[in-house]
Amino acid sequence: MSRRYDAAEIEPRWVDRWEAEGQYRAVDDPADERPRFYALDMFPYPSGDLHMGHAEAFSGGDAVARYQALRGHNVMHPIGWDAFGLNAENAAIKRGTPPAEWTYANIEQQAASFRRMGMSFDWSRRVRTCDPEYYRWTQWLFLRFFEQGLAYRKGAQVNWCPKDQTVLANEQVIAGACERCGTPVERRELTQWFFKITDYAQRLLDDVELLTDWPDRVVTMQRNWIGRSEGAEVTFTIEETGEDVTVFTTRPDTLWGVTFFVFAIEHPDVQRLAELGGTWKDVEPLVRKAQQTSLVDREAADSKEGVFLGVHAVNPVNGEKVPCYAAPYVLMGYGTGAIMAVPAHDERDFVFARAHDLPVRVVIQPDDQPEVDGDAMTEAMAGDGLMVNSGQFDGEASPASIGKVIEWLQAKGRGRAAVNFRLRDWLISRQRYWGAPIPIVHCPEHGEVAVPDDQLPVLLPKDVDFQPGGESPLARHPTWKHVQCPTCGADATRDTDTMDTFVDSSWYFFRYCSPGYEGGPFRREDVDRWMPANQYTGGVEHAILHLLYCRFFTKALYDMGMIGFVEPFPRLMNQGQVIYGGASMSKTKGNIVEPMPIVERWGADTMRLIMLFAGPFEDDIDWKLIAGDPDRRPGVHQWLGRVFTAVDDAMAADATEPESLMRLTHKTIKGVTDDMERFRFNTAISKLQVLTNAMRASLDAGEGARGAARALVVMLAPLAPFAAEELWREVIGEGSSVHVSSWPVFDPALAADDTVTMVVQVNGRVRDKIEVSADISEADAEATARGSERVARALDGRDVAKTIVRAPKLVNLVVRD
RNA sequence: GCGAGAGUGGCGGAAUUGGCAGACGCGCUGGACUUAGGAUCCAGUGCCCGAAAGGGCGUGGGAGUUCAAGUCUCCCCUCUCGCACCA
Repeated sequence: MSRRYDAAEIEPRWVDRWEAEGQYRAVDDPADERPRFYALDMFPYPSGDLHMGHAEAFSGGDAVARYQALRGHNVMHPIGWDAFGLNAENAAIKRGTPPAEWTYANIEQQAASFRRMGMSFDWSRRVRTCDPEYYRWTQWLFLRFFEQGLAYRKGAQVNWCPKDQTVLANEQVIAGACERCGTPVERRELTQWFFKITDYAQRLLDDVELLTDWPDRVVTMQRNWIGRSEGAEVTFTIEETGEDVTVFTTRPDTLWGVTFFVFAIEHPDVQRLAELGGTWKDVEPLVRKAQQTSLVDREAADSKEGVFLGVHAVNPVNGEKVPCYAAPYVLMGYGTGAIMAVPAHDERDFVFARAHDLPVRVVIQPDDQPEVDGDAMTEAMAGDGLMVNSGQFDGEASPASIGKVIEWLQAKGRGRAAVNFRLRDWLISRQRYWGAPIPIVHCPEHGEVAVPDDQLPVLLPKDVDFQPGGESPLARHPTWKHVQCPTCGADATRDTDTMDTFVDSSWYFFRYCSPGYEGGPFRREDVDRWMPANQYTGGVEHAILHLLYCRFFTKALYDMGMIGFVEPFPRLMNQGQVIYGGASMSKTKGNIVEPMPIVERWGADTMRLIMLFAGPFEDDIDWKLIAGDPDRRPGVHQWLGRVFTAVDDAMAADATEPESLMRLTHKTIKGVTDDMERFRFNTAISKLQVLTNAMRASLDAGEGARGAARALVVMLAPLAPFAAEELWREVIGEGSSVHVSSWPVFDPALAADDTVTMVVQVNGRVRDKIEVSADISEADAEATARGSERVARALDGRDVAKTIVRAPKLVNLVVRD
């Protein structure tokens, strides 16, 4: 009688049928009146087959897409691959095969796995960023940025491996050495391409307000990354040369406490000033050391290190002469690369001052502390207080006085209010092969010349030597870079850098809206129709860079009139990571668990349910804790088996459905709907399990359960799409797919309880639980409570001093002793 | 150091507004059944005392507010994540 649940038989059958029926194609007919829903998942990087992180992310993303379709939306749920990048190139180097071969093989593997998992993707919109028809438009967008002055070249410090003769990303520098050959990494000044994201710093910060459904921590990370600080620019003068040097400070109110001045080691004036001051022989070793230190290690520099330059800076507020130093604790990349040092009120300056025996002068007296002598201090005082030793500002309350000080500086022409951002321009040049070539030609006559749009894409050559060493593969190619200048026809050379893969992934969600479009990267009307995306799902590892770059692109394209909105994803959901034993899975630890073996053994539905039932979607899943014995049948698989027999039995039973089951069904619909809206897949599944158990009990008692069965199957559809489809069409006998049916509707009257368990407390302790009508009056509730024998026993004859009645949930009888 | 978040049974986790702590599932214990299977089904399962009825304790620790605290306030401890010389 009961149907046996056999995922291996059921699932592949539906994969083929769904594909044939084409039910996951987004409908782009303007006549379709259903509201649109763009369910966007972060596209994967094809570095092998799908891993557990993908399984978790896409189980959730697919549940959202399917749920929204059942809710009556015209859903677009596309998929693609972020297919350029270093991994492919490194794999190619290791295997001796071209990066394209490895990449496309992995894409096919992942695509096959996604199909087997039954993901509801609209395959007709697939993108692969390494396809020439995709990177053609990446290049086209680069040229638009170039025209707008948003793409430019300048010198930059990069990590350089002297043996491999190549630039390294920060991630490729391990303990100051090249990850491939172990050679100590140096710093080099190279001319590189940048995107001018700093032009958008303020808007990227302000528009955080529009990100209504982003996790707080991601918003915070973006804010911190942009790093806005308000303060002032103040101009000092070098006494020996009379030249001006400007610093940025957030504390102009401490100007009177400046006792020395510090340049970053890399500051362009350091060598000249040191030579002038006669100290270059002392300064040079420090400069040399800094050059030989990787950018990564540079950040861990000793905060006490530094050398006197032999020159002095004149403080504009009081004309005092203070010594100038060069020290690695001052960063060239922030502010102006030079600082005024106030050791009494800045911790870093304090440490340096003590190490170099420099004076410490208190200029802010904290309200709640006795007067402190600078020489006796053990740490800097950064707090509020009254300005002292500060000329006409003595007695002003800090930090409220900052504005006044700035005004005064401005009047003197020695300073002005200023805002500084931590955000740097985006370095997009990569001296690598496997990326989109930068579509620029360098002409001896005309400089940087854009490749004309009609000559795009600038194709990657196939016959390349991508082994490490020497110049980058494109630069080394014998013929590729030699072209004529598009402007004058003279002999010229192509730019041999490729773009950072984050450029490719900053606009793929626009391309999904206009698949195959040949007139541009996308049609404005398509993008404006589908976007902003209704939901973006992906890993929190992209909290800063990817999401910030996408936001930047969107604003830049808006400014160019190419789209009609400024934020691409107002709703963001981060799934947790899948880890093992508290640590990330990795080959070296040998703790990798893969989803496809689980799919093959227990089915895709079971794999999905394991991920979704393990806990809240945004929490990490520790596989070691949830998995148990790998040969043991997973609990969710057992549940699916019980669902099969329950639905089967329900359809076979003729008896009418009891009211209690109907009520539970409506209550479940209400609760699961709410859970699905909030990504509470784990509690949604738990509620469906409760309903399954109630169906079983009803059927075992000889009563019906058909209504419950139908509702259960539809609600199961987003979470376990194969099992739901099999039950819907083969057991319930519906003619079309459960995935094009509609989400059940609950009757609020039935979803509400008619009876409630009323808790009766004595002195706040539960003494009895009584089943009462949900609309019981306060008086009846109290009377019922007092009528309880258990309550009477607990009262033990004592008088009730106070009664709290919260009908129908609770009565508390308070006895004062 | 700064910022954000979290501590609940043996385990994963439930518990919109303060109102039955531990839903649901795993595991475990006992039993039934058998076509001995990836079984299935039934009962039990926070801790302590007790044969039971019942009672006491219990959400990292300590105070507080309240008739009532996992939930609110203060202090402390631990862990996770992010940033980390940002002037």
